[in-house]
Amino acid sequence: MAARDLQERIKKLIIDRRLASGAPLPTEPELMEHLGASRNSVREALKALQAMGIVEIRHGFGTYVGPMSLAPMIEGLAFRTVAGHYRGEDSLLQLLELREAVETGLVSRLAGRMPEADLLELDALVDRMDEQAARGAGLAETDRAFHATLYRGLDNVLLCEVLEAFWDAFHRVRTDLGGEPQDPKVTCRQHREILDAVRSGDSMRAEEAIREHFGNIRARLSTTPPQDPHARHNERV
Amino acid sequence: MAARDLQERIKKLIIDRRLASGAPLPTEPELMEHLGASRNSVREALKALQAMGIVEIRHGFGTYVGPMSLAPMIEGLAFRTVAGHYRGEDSLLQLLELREAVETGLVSRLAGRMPEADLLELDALVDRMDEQAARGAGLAETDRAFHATLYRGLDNVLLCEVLEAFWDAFHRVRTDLGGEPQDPKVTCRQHREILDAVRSGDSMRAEEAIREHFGNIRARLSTTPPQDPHARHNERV
DNA sequence: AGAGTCAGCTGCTCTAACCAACTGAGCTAG
DNA sequence: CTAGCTCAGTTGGTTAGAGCAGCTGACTCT
Repeated sequence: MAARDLQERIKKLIIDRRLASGAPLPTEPELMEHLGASRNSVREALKALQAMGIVEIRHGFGTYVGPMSLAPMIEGLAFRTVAGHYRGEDSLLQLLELREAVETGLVSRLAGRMPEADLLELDALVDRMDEQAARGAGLAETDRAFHATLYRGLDNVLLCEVLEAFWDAFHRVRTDLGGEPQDPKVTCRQHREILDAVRSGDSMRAEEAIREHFGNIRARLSTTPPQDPHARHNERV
Repeated sequence: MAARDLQERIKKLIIDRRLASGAPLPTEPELMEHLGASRNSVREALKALQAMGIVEIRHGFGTYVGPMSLAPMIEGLAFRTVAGHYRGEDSLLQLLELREAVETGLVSRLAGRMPEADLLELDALVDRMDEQAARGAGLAETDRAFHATLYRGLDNVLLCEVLEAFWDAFHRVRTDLGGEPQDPKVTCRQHREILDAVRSGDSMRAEEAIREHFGNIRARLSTTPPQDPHARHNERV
């Protein structure tokens, strides 16, 4: 009964003191006294809050208000997807479809409304993709940056974070599961098409470009049947 | 160093044994032996996993694989929003805009493609809203059901869960913050307009209807300045 | 046969001690 | 005098052992 309360009380403490991300929290002994609980209980509450990204604990240094990022959501989504995958569900496909549904809806909203600066940045990213594809390097990070920059035009930080979280979860699960990598050249071409469509202001074409991009990923996905987790080493779940 | 590992190893255990939601996990003593850690460390790991919704702990009964719902995400989003609000940010507005952006994008996709059964269900929900509005009752739950049923037509369970999570987070924060309630009659009319638009298959009109609905909520929001959290009792953060 | 009780599991909380990472003051060598 | 080291003190990390609290199921008494 006390445990759930402790978490709430620590959260309330953060709210009441208007603590911002990175602000120091009381030390464990101080919290023990303030909350009237044993060290053990305080630590369990902090661990739970840490898992939710509300608190950040640094060994030998102190406890701080966390970055409030969506990292825990990524963690949860990724685990849920991996677990479902190994139990024979098409959870990874669902995650991809989630991204597709949301992104196709959003991209039409920003066709023709992107600031020129962002368009130039996207140009540079696609160029880098080209260069990486030519060298045979992976372009995961560039792909992530492309999608992140694209939706920055919607001017909603939270929205961008959510989309990045979806990207992260999907990417992490796919690499964990040893999915077949994309053909870099095709991926490149598709990103350029998305960018061109958005620049031209043609919503329909932008939607179609996004849909084709995801269709490509989806095709690669369906060729990767569930594997035995024991066969893989050093797995991150 | 062991703590992070413990969580990973317990997750791996779930994956490796193909445990589904609700399946029983080893007891604490068993986990202690299996993982070679003390009771305390095992418990801290379990607490963290519980916070992520991966594990469910029932006092005097046992530990089970969690429902893998997005409840932790709601928790995190809600806290992040409340904390931001009290620190003067327009975090609640951002959350609303996130919902608006995603839902406007999605509603156009299902205009004219909804199964008749879902449309009838939505009819019933709007009727119930009317009835509740007439009695002066709150229609939060019905509103939630309306949005949930609406996007069920997209045939992606994960997507629906995400949207419901956004709804829950927003609703919870707004009630915690004591926001001004909507005018039930207006809300009702707007939901009926959304439904009509979707039924008619007119994507543009559906988008516009959703936008107007959110615009209404937004208007109510901006009249509610941040309050002092100490002034409110029994606050759920 | 049915209701109450108790023994046994389970997780929950506390105390007390020690380990490990980091900081900063003070000391030593150059 | 300064650069670097060392060490004491702080913080979180881990372990151990004891007792509390909720739940189940079998056993007993009516």
